[in-house]
Amino acid sequence: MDISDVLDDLNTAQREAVSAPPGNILVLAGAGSGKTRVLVHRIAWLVRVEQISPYSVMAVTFTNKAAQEMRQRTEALLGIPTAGMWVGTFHGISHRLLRQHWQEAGLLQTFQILDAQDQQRLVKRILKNLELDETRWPVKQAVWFINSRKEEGVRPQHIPDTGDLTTRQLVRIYTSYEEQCKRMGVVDFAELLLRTLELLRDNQELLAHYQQRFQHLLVDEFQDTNSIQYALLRLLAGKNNFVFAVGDDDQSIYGWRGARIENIQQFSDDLSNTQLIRLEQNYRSTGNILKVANHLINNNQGRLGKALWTASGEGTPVELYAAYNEMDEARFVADRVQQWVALGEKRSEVAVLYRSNAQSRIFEETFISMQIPYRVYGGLRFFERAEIKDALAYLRLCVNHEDDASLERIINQPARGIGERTLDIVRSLAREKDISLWRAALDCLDVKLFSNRAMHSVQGFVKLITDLSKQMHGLPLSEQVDHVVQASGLMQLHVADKSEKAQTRKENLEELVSAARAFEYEADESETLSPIDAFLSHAVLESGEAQGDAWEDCVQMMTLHSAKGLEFPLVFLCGLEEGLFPHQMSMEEPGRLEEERRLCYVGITRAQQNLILSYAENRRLHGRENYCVPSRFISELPAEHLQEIRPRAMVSRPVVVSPKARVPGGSVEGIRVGQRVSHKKFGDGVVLNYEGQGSHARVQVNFERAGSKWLVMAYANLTVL
DNA sequence: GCGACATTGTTTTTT
DNA sequence: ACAATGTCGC
Repeated sequence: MDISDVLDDLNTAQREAVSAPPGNILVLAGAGSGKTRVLVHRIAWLVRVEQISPYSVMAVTFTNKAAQEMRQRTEALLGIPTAGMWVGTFHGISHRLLRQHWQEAGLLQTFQILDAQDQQRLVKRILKNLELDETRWPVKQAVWFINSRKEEGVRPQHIPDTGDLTTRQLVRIYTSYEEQCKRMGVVDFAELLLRTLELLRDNQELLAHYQQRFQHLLVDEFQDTNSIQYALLRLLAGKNNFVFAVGDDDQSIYGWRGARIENIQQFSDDLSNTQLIRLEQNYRSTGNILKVANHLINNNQGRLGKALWTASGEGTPVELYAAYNEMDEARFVADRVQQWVALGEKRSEVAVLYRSNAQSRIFEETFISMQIPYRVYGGLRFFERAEIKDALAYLRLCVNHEDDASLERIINQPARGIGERTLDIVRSLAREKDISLWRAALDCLDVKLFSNRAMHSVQGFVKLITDLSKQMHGLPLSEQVDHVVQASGLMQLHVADKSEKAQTRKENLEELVSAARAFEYEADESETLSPIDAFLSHAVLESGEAQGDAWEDCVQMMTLHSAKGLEFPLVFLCGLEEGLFPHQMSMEEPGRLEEERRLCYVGITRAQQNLILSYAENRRLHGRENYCVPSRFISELPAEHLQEIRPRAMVSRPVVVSPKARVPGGSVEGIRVGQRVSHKKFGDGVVLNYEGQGSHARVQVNFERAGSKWLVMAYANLTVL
């Protein structure tokens, strides 16, 4: 048999991983070492050489995008369709299992999925119901509590009552949340995984069936798995199946949302006959870039250890620019982008990376003014837009009247005269009788609990939903969506409004209908689920790209997190300042600081040919001018591989006041930007800027308590600290 | 019930 | 600074 295309073009380590005899294998794949390639070729090896049926293979990733890529590349390599193969995200695969075994899992056949937004709204509602003060019980904290318990596999009844009042209260919230979800027939993201784990754990027959079916489990980005995902994997693996996990402990950047880097370290303890293979040859970056990356990541403790190397040359040195402020930083980047383009290179080969989204703004402004096309990644996805969520809420309510979350969302959208007052009457009846809002609304109408006006409005709403539900019956999916969008008045609402935003919303609603039509087209005949239920789940589970395929030749702008997995010939890594990167919130704990360092490592290793680092000495943040200290990560880089770029002469460098400027009574000698000074009234601060000479000299000081102020040197009477 | 002001918090993001 | 909530008055 010809297996040349399965093993050709692989290096020794890659080949070793791909052709390893069936067993539990952990591949430590450094950045740019051909991780996805190894996974795809491994599947091909199993099918072609080991003669494993594609139906016995399950491949799991974290994002839909990665799953799609794996599917495509596998198909291309194997030359057979992979439709019967289980390739997907942990959530997607769990969803599929729950749909198939909804009864055993204790769900409604038509259960729907709650996204993060909906979940937060629901918890908020519950806090109100329980009459808890939102300042003492912040919604976010309650959501975090619920999600992290679920990620640990802990149900409310598992939490012991230690008498701690805070815990007791949170458990109350968690319990109520679960009841509501059950009544409404919805599950959140964490629930998809936990419910699947429980389903298989508590159902020996089912477990045996799937253990028999999936002999090979392949996992991508293994360092990002959380406890439940890892448990699910081990459960499916059982004693007889094989796990092939690919990951990189140095690229674990999602600890804050439950990813457990420990899973990598535990792999060999938890599974039998494990083999560890390292992929250290990097095919992406130049030698200089790799040296800088290796040097930085060496500052982390407890790594599994890995040193990337490349067979290609040193390349150009990594550069470091010390900007005067964030405007200067952005202008510098824009200038260099134009130089790059002037050399005949593409803008789309350039990435501007930053720690937090707020930083994109100044770059956007600068790029606009210099007419450089750009594209910002991240932000609201298609199915998360308000108008889309409104339309989906109508559909969900029509399909399932018990869906309170959806009812709350659209009962007065578009406005039909049902306000808080009216809604409160419905809510209290629902709570009292423990029924859904929909039924409560019907009951309220029956016993005439509303004022005349409200009565009329609610009747109108009830009729609208009842009619829509009836009319939808038997229509093809896209027509159902179209009809609901029209008849609900949502479309009219935006058509009537001539503003640009409303026009976009209108177009988005039209796009939703197109999406439904496309979905209809590829709908699986074997699905037992109705098209509309399938479409609604699809919308939540695959919320789509944030920005459409506006693929001109654009500079790519994104956070470091969203850059993972991508590569660019020219990379700018910006805002390397203490407090910003590493972020203030992560500087205290050593563990979190190490994650920031890994994030920096991820950023550096995105670069193929050129890497330019930058920081600003001053930065306006939350409306405050701040004097910034360069990031500790800069000092952790090898100086001999860094080339500092001298700022232009115009930009303020530390100013030393000449002896002439000395003012009686004020000790001004040595005042320069960044100098700490003290003022009688304003207290301590840092010099931000300086202008003028002699008695006209003015100095800008950022006081810790009083904020930023311009002071005349002659009167300020500053003391140098 | 709706629009106008005030208050608040501000890392990262997928599913 | 600024956006996204929440509160208040009509």
